[in-house]
Amino acid sequence: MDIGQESTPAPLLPPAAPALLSPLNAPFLFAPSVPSSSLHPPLLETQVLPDIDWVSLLSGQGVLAENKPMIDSSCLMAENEGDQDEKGNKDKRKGSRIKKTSRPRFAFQTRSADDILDDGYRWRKYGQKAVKNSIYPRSYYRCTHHTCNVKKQVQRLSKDTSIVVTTYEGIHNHPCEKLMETLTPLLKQMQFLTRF
DNA sequence: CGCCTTTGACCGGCGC
DNA sequence: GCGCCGGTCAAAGGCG
Repeated sequence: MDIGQESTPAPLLPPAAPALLSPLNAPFLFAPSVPSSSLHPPLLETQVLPDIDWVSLLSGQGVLAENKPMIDSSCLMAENEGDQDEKGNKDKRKGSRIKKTSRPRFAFQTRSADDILDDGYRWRKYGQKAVKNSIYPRSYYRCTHHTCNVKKQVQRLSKDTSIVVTTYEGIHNHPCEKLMETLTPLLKQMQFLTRF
């Protein structure tokens, strides 16, 4: 089962996580793109749980408690997903599920008291659903950038209530706002200093 | 006023 | 065909 990662360029996402824990290959590490102070310490701690079916999670199949396949309708997107506008009506919603395309999906878990970790991007919550075999609901977020179609799901583990599983779907096509905010004055200062 | 969350309704896929 | 389930929409309301 292909999670789409192999056929795509080096992903920028998720920028937030201190480390991405790939279940398939060697752990895919990436540097935090936001200052550590803007994350959610002191409880933030990324780790792998042995009882997570990561392969299923990343390939859009059932996640935690059962092996039963799960439909990943979020992967049923039009091919030019990046160009879709967001003002769809119900008819358009039907039309947007024409074709299955594989999108890069990344999942990681954090030990945190907060469900939402600040990854530097702006997200709009568009849904929340109670899921089977979990006492906690799953929340659905979409990147608020108008040209960006990245989504993420956030769910707290019922087995270990201190752990939050975050699944990113897609790749941001714009820079991280908070990162730019942080780096811009730094870059300006560097430019100033290098003039001498 | 703009942006966000909440929440019930709706949709499509799957299993029986 | 029907029911279940996960995912999405969009109206309504809250907040700064």
